[in-house]
Amino acid sequence: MYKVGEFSKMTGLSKEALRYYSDIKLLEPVYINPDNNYRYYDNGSYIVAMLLVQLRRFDFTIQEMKSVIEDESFANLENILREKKRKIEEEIQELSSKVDDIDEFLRIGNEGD
Amino acid sequence: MYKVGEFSKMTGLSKEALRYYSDIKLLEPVYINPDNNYRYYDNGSYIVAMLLVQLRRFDFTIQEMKSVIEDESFANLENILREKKRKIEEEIQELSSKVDDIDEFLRIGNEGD
DNA sequence: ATAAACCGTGTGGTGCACCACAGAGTCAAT
DNA sequence: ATTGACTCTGTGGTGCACCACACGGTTTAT
Repeated sequence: MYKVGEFSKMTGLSKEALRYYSDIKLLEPVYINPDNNYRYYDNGSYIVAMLLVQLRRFDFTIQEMKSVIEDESFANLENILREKKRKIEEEIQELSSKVDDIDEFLRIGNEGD
Repeated sequence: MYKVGEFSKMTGLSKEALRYYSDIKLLEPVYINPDNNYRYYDNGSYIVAMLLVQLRRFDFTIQEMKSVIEDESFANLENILREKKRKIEEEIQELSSKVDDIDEFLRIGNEGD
């Protein structure tokens, strides 16, 4: 059983983030001491936390992470990942056409010289 | 001379955005009636507004737009555009590696089947 | 026993570029 | 003169995912 400080170091998630995740029920401690409200995590929490860290890298929103976590079979995870990938690729397209627009803009500017 | 409503329709910039640009001195009206504080724009304002609309499409921040506008020779515009392009290309790289990571994640997930 | 290190809650703030709204004054057309 | 459309200012809110801080209680090591 790990207290929040230790668990924060293990996972790379800040204490504030952990508290936040606890508040919104994204990653709840396995035990809360009713005397002092200290939060305790275990190795199962650690697995989940590692998954969350990955998903965060994939730009998952909190809502998306919740929908993954709440689905115990993880059946949705693959779908959401594919959808996320599609959106990222769309964004890449968007950025690419911005680059083209900038090139065009620069080209026009230099014609006037 | 155009009042804010008409100018808003001409440029596609909302009235609120125009007011904001006026406040922060990014695009100031050419005349303000001291009796009622009505803001008036002209065709020169329109040219500038069109440039701002473009720059906004290129993800310029307000600060960057200000630095472009304040530089009457527009000597900085080209430099900022090139820098902006570089950042967008970096971002594309970042997104591409995220796509790769997702693919990797999916691949590993499917190995377990 | 004491002090350092830890934990809790509640509240406000962050950044960006505006948007929304209330309340009041003003203009344009009839 | 009236009415509807326009304009002004000031203030608060938006979204996202936390971060920072004050204040107080708790634990751990010496």
